[in-house]
Amino acid sequence: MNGSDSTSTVPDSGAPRRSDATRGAILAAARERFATDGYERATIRAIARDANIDPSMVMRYYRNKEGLFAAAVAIDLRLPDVSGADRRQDAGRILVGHFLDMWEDNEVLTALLRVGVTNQAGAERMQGILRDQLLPVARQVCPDPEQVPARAALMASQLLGLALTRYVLRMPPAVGLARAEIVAWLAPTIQRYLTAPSP
Amino acid sequence: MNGSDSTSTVPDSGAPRRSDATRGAILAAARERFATDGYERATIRAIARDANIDPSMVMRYYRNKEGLFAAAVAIDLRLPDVSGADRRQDAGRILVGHFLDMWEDNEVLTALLRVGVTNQAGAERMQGILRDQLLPVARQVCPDPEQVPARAALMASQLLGLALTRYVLRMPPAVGLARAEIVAWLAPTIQRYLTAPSP
DNA sequence: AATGTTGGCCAACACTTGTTGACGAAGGTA
DNA sequence: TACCTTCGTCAACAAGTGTTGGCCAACATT
Repeated sequence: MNGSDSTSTVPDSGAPRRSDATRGAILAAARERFATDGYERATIRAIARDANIDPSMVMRYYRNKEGLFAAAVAIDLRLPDVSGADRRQDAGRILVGHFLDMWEDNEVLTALLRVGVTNQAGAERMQGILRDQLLPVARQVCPDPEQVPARAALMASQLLGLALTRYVLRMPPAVGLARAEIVAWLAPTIQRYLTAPSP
Repeated sequence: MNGSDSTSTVPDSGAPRRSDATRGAILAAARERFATDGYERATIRAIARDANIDPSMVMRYYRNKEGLFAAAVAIDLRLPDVSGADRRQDAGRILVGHFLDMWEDNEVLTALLRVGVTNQAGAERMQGILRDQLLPVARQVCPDPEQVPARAALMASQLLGLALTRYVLRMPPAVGLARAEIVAWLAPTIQRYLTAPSP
């Protein structure tokens, strides 16, 4: 119920304020609500109730609902480096494994996916992640620079598709897959999208 | 603006009523709104305005918002038969092509995906489609019956992931892919998920 | 022509939403 | 002590939501 998250609750910008605890509680509650309910159904009142404060505090600290979402959902995929010659041929396996780790204990990713589907700002945020984080990884291992965007998009389609069916739609057979199975099946796909000659 | 959809607007149940035109207009408007706005933001008032009728008519004909959604989003993927020995090795190519055809001119699929992400009823509907339509196809080409659900789920993850990045999130590199490119890249993936020995 | 049925609109309901401003309590500083 | 900033609550607003029931015109049936 308190802020022992994986993502730091207290931002390191500015001097520490007396209200940092409240600010953190709001962010934590917001992340949870956005993840489970999506943007529209995650009401400020519900978030405030979860954080045990008054709804007006949310407005004071984050201006409005969009500002709250922007503050609550800050994503760094911490994608590993796969530029080494030995790692380049293992990129698929490494990336799929890392992706699963990220998704398993990070409700922020589910929140962003849910919001991205129904909210324009959320969709643009996801486009930014593809551009700023996934694309550089593709550049590390992809031979032809011109094909990098397409290959990164293909990789995103498979990885996000898995997250969608498994963590959001919770389709039973997708939920039932063991981690090792997912890696074994998806790694060759990602590897091919990144490094195989274009078909 | 009228009901020249791929999915029949007038259901073939019961005698033709004088209000069938209105009913159809409501369904068409609902499909469009659900597709572009998702469940929550697609308000009955907006749908009624699009259909040029009073909001109360929607309630009279479809009981409530959930009933309207259930009536508006009825999906038949019309998946082709791939049980023939010659077609079995082309299943990947056939299915990806068919899937793209379906998505390109069918806003109902986008609607269901948008709603499935934020609405429990929508998510269950998608689970039903996987179970009743995708799974049988996997059964046609998959050797081991016990692996059918897992393989169908893998296929769904890649196909839905493409739809997500291309038609919902509209990530630029995914939108920029040509139809032939998508088929060429994704067909081997689907083919492998369906027929390759489990890794 | 009289009747019952259907299609449609209007006005209102109970409720929830995001958002705002006034006001008091707590804490630091002079 | 007095002052000023910060933190928090309370009550309310304006707008929009799904939903309901009453009323009237058009139609069909007898």
